[in-house]
Amino acid sequence: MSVQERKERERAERERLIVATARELAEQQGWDAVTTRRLAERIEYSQPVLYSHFRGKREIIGAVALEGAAEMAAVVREATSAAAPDPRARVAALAHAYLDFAQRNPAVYDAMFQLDGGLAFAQDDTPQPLKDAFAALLDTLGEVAGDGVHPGLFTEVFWAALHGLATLTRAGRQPPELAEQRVELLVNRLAEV
Amino acid sequence: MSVQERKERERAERERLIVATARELAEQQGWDAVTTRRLAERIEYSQPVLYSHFRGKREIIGAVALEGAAEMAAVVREATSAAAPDPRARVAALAHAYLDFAQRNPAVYDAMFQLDGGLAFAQDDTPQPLKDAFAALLDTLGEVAGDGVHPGLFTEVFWAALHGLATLTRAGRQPPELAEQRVELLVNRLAEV
DNA sequence: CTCTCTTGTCTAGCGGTGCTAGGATCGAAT
DNA sequence: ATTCGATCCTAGCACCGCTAGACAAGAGAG
Repeated sequence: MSVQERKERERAERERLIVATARELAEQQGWDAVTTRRLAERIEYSQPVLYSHFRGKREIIGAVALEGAAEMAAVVREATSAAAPDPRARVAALAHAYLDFAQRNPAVYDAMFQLDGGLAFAQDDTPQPLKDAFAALLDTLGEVAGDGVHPGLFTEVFWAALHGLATLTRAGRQPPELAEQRVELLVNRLAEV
Repeated sequence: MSVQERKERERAERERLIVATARELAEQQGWDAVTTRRLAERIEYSQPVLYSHFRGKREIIGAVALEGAAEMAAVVREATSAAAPDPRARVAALAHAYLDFAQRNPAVYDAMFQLDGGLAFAQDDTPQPLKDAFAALLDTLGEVAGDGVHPGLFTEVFWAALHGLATLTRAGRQPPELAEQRVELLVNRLAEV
């Protein structure tokens, strides 16, 4: 059975290669440039090979999104734990970590929240990395929801605000110079002691 | 010169038809379904006619976005003026009007803020309708920015939060049931007196 | 009223997209 | 050594945004 195992390993390795290459290409030239042909060429296989791993381009985007969600959760947890134990500082650190991640990995961020990766959100069958990313936000934000406010609901609102800032800034809808002040204002107003 | 005038009128009329049809098609079946072929067929002209009015599909999206911006500005102004003179009620009305517009005109909203319509934002050469839409938000939100907070900056933050709620809810990233409570929380926290 | 000549529109086509059918090849098992 | 199944590639489909060039209709000149 060793032969079969080796094949499965190689297959898994190639799948990782596809996802990593798609991500790399997307970050370099944008998702529009991630065509099945170009992607196939970069991994040095023919197009149909992609379809033996993923149903289609959408699923590849979804795979990148999941990878990104795991990373974002880690980044957020790292930043907030470094700012312990002050809840307010933790929230500020979370906001910065989130926006920083979005800015440094725009293509991944798009895969997660702008594009259709065929993923289920906020449901029972939501993939674990997505649930975990939300949980990472909840851990810190739940502390400052304020009296009588549901932590999950507060997290959703705070997250939405961050998402708005991230997307509008990057799309040139808001001038980037004052980004820092906007974050500060947001944290000051939304976080309750 | 009457002949020329008539031609110009007909041309302008056809341009309106193109924009209206693109918008209609986008609302019915999504922007992906708005192809130059389908659009041409619907207006009962051939494809190249589109390119005698617009540089390309991007400009058509931009035209829909401008139309939407003008409408949104009107809707927001209408809603806030009806809630005068209480500033807090005006803000709540604004938030609801904004989100309502986004939900009822998803394709137009996408044209304005999600897709690339080739428009300049937050710059000197930003088209008037966009500036005016922002001004409509500023008029009401500036009142509740709070002491020492720049009204424009506050408006940007509030807007970003609304934008986040609008997009995340519609894309299924947040459960729609509690949308109302999220808005309420947002208004309560961000608006100062 | 006829003849240009401009103006406007259409047909046809280019290079690209996501995706797939069917044939060739390679390697494991007999 | 030979079979046979898994694996991969070539070739192609229908569609995309966009454009060159043929063609027809109508305004203006004589």
